Amino acid sequence: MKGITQRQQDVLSYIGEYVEEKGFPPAVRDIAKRFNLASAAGVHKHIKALVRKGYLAKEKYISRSLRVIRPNIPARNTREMQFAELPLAGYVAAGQPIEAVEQGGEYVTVPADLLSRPTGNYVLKVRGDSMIEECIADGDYVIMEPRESAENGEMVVALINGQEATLKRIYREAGRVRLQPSNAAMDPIFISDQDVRVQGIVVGIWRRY
Amino acid sequence: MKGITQRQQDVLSYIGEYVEEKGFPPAVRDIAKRFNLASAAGVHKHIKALVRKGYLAKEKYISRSLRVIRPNIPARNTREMQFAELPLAGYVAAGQPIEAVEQGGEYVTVPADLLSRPTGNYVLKVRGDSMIEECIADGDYVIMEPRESAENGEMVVALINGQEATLKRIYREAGRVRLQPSNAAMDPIFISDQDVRVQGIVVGIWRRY
DNA sequence: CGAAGTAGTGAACATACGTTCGGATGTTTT
DNA sequence: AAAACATCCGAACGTATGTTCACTACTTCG
Repeated sequence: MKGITQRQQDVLSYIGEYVEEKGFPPAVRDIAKRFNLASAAGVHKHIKALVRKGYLAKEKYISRSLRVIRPNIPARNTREMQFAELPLAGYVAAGQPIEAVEQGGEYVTVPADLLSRPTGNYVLKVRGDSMIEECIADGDYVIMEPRESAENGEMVVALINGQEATLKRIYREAGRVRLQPSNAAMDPIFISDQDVRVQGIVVGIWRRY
Repeated sequence: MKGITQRQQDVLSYIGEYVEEKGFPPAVRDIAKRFNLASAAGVHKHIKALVRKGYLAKEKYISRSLRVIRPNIPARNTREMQFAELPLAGYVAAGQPIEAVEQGGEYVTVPADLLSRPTGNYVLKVRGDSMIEECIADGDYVIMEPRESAENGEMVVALINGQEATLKRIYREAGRVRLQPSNAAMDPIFISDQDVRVQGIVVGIWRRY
């Protein structure tokens, strides 16, 4: 392989970044603009050089047909989706702890703006009425963000004694943890620190009538 | 609403295949050629429809800027139409009537299984706490089905005196209508039949944390 | 030194390409 | 039945875009 100039390297990288970010290749003048060049002709030369040297491919006379063949620099991982397929992990008890998160092959699709982050979110279906005063009712779906720990007062799904999943607000107190339902008819659960494991926090809900 | 037409599905698939094979998106006329269409205008309409329905993204006036957002592959156990773009019609008071439904070019995307029917559903953002006992809180979004009338006890958005929209359960009583909040601290509204107009009923809600 | 390669400007050209308009013909929804 | 939509045509407009040309100014290298 022939050598590659610093300038050509920069151009090549930019093309890669552009594709990564925008989803389609840049026009010659887009590249010129990026490097504060007044003329597209110069960029065109760089492109021809890169093609000749085997780093780029393009179709003649076709706009935005650049393809990076041999990137010298690994591209970044910045994709954004507008929709997400989240795994429906199972049921979680809002009343008494009922059953742990289980393994199903089921997926639900949600708008990406309900997510808290690009990956890792999942969905649980709520059983019981313990969070009724916070408007989370039996049958609702909650979107979870996986977490090992939670801030005081956050709404979490916690695994009790390693087997029962429950939806509560969490409060750390002296030597113990309080799992607080939002239902005047229910009592909080007090449990020692090592018997509870936070699985995640609630970042969204939806309901079907 | 938005299911996707067979033709639109074909176009969408082809765009995906084209990108896969060539490494950059097709031009409108490339697509036209593939489907033996004599005019680019038809394809352009399909593209606009796909963008409107949230399957495609593109930059205005920029050639080959198509990006497939949701491939809509009839995969394993996924349903045909999973998403809908609903117009965000405005705010509706859950407490005291605040402001009527109005304009706005805004759209929100919701899972299609929250809809009650293929077309016509729209979205309102809730203000106030009058339905708090039914787990509909300030800031929640409700999905509406347009209706001129409602069954006894249904949750409706009603227009009072032709100008104020409010979210309540509706009950027909002798010679009048009772609009019942779900909040012990609030009183029902009694109003004569001809001063209230049902705009629609609630078919779903969601909330973002 | 002169030849060759890199880097860039500015103008100009031809066409690729997105977009719009008016009209036509169906199908689907209300 | 009317209204709304989906599908397509053909023409036309204007800009986006690739490409070439002529010219300047380095740097590198045999």
